[in-house]
This record gives sequence, structure tokens and C-alpha cells, in this order.
Amino acid sequence: MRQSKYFLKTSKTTSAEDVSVNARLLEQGGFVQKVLAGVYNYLPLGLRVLAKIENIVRLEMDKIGNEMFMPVLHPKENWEKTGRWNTLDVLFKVKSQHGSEYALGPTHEEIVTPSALSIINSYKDLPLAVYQIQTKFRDEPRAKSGLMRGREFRMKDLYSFHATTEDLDEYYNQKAIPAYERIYKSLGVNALLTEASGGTFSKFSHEYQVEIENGEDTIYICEKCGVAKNKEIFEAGAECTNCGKTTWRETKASEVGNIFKLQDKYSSAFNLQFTDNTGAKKTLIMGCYGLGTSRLMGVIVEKFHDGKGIIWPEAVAPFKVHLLSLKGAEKEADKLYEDLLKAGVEVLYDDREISAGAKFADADLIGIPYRVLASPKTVAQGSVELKKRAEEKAELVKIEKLTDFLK
RNA sequence: CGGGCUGUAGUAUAUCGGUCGUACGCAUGCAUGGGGUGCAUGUAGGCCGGGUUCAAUUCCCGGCAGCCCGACCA
Repeated sequence: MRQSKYFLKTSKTTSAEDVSVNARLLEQGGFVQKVLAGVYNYLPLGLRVLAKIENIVRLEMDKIGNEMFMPVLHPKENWEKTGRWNTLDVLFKVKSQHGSEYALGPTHEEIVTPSALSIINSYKDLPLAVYQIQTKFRDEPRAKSGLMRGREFRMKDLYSFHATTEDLDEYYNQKAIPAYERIYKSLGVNALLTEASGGTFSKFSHEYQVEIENGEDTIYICEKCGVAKNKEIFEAGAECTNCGKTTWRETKASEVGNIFKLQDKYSSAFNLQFTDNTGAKKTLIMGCYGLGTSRLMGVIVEKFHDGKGIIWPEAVAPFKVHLLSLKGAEKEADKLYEDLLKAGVEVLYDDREISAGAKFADADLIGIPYRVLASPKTVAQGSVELKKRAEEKAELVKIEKLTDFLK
């Protein structure tokens, strides 16, 4: 992509009202624009990052479930059936011009459970799992911290259906948790499996928490074995259920995933039953597994940045290479750009006619992993300068060897 | 939702009961060309409604929006 033709402008300034690092850097870098408090445009550059995150999630979820796509607009009666129309305080309610009321989906148990009614009839159909990656709406009383807590945000939600609680446990432990671990590892973030309360869903749940300074949650981590507990269920001085120690470290973290054993809470509400091998009707057992993809984007920025800008992990970077040309090396840079494209390298090409310093500053701000600089000095030697965003040193590389080097 | 604060240009700010200035940014041109370069020209503003007043951006009331702390958080 040629930067001169890209729907992208970085900014030298940012509003003093934005305090969080992710909001400032993502807005300055041209990844997102704030539309409302907690509501953002994802510009082309930011959408690439979000898509990378979601594709990593999709890759793992496809191994343990089937992707579908559910609506944002929900019938009121489904939410009344589960009792959440009036009890879920973050539920957005909209009224049509004809007087009908709807909910904007904050989560999709109320949709996926009745959906399963016509799919699941017999024990032979089980287990099954289905997921989607969707925009969610929650009427947060206080949106804040950039992408970390929005009123409209992106989430992957998976739902599993089982004949027995034992089967749910097995899926939960042997399929869902390992898939989550693989996702966070691929993304390059260290997310801790954390014991937590179940909110409106169940007694207990597991959260995936990433330690960051301005995280919204407080968690306790066992110094010995690394078991983590959310403050909401933590008893001071408690013995670690894993190793028996009582030394805990308190830290701030941000929740980037939350998995629940729903048991029969929603299947009962919608009378979702199956026939077992004796011909008897039984209520299904369900689990649900959330993962906030847009929040992860914010958390990654909080985690990976320096004074100059973002430092994207390669797996989620919008491009792999940021090619910069300085005046006098345009022809060589143009050719290199074409060659990189042909070689299948994702490259953002800063072909703008601006000063060298401005290009460097933007490259640091945007945070693409590899910066390739073509200048009169380097091309005179048949080379370009290659510098990793995360490192200080730069090296000269022969142009003809560059594409191989970057593969 | 409780508490606090704030609304003047894209950003940061100044002044004023009599129609808003500065800096940066942004745009264009020329020069420059390895860390946000220089010069010139241009660009853009009082959140909304009501009240007081001859006159409101300024004072008062209400609304709305935004930010911060807390509560809440599938």
C-alpha cells in the first residue's frame, strides 16, 4: 500500500482528554477515530490489526466449533424469557417507529439457544459448538480507556452444547482452555487463567487476564505456582488451591477473555432438550466462551509501546514492512516496493514527499515491525537500511537479498 | 448510577457584557532533503435551548456532550 494513497493521516497532537496510552497512540497513529465516548471508527490501518487478531482467533475456534453469524438486533421477548430484559443494566434497548422494542446484542445466549432448538434433537447430535465474531453493544455507564471499555466493541463468543455436565467439563478443559492458550500465545500476549465470579451467568468463571498498569481489574497471583484469582473472589490470606502457599502478589490486569459453565440456565429458559438413548427428554448443558478482540487490540498497545509509538507484535502488525523512501531514491524504492508485493510481503510504502524526520517519526508511531529505508546513500551501495522497530540498531542489506530475508 | 471537573479553531490556550487574539496543526507554493526543516500565503472557533440586558461567547437556569474518581462490568 502506498501511503500517499492510503486513507490514513497521523497526527502530531492528541486531545488532552484522552489519558489512556492505547487511545492516544491508536488515534495519533491513524488506526482509529473516536466517534462517541466508547465508540470508534476503525480506519483501514486499524482494521488490518483487528482483522489479524480476529483471524488468529478464528483459526483456533474453527478447531473446536463452527462459525456462524447472529444479529445485532434482538427480539425483546427472548430477553424477557430469560429475565434479563429488566435485570441486565447494560442492555441497550431501542424502540422502532412502530413502537416495537428490541435489544442490541450485548451477548448472544438469547439468540443462540433458540437457534439450537431446531438443530439439536438427539444425544447423537451432541456435543456441538458454534461461535461468531460480532460487534457487541453494552450501555456502559462509563466508557473509558480507549478500546479497553467501549459501548460498541468486537467480541468472539463461542457456545457449546452438551448432554452432561461431565461432557461440558471435558470440552471446557480439554478443548476450550487449550484453544484459548494457543490464541494468546499466537498473539504474543501473556494472559493468565484467573478464577473469577460468574456475574449473572454462573457461580464461577475463568477470566483471562493480562497484566497492565491501567487494567480495570485487580488480581492476585500465587508467587509460587502462578495461580491467579480475581479480587472479587479472593479471600485475604487464602491458601493457594494448587500449591498450598499463602504468598500472593497483587496486580492490575485487563480481562481479555471470560469463559463460563452455563449449565442449564439458558437451555431451561428456552426449553432446549434432547432425547437420550433411552428415549427420555433431557435438558441440555451449555458453556459460553467470550474473547474481546477489540479490547485485545487496546491491551496489546498498552503492553507494547515506547515513548515514540506502538511496537506491534509481528502476528498482529498491520503490515510486516514499512518501506521509506528518501528523496533521490524514489526509483529504487518504487522497484523494491513492487518486488516486495510480488514476493507476498505485506508492505506499507511511505512514498510521500515529506522530510526524512517526518517519515521516521511516523514509522515509529505506527510501529510496523520492520522498517526498510531506501536513501541515495544506501542505494548507491545497492543496499537498503533494515531496522526492527523493537531494536535500536539498523543494518545495511543488499536489495536483492531483502525479499528473502523478510520471508 | 453517586461524586468531581470541563465545554472558545483540529490541538493547546488568551481576552472580553459591545461580534474572539496567539501558537502549533492543517492546506497551497517555493526552497530544503538522514530524526517532525525554513519562508510566504491561506484555513478554521464561542455545544444547544431558555432567562436577564439596549446588547450574552461572557452573568443565571436547564439540557446535551466529554473527561476523571468510585460503583457496576456477558
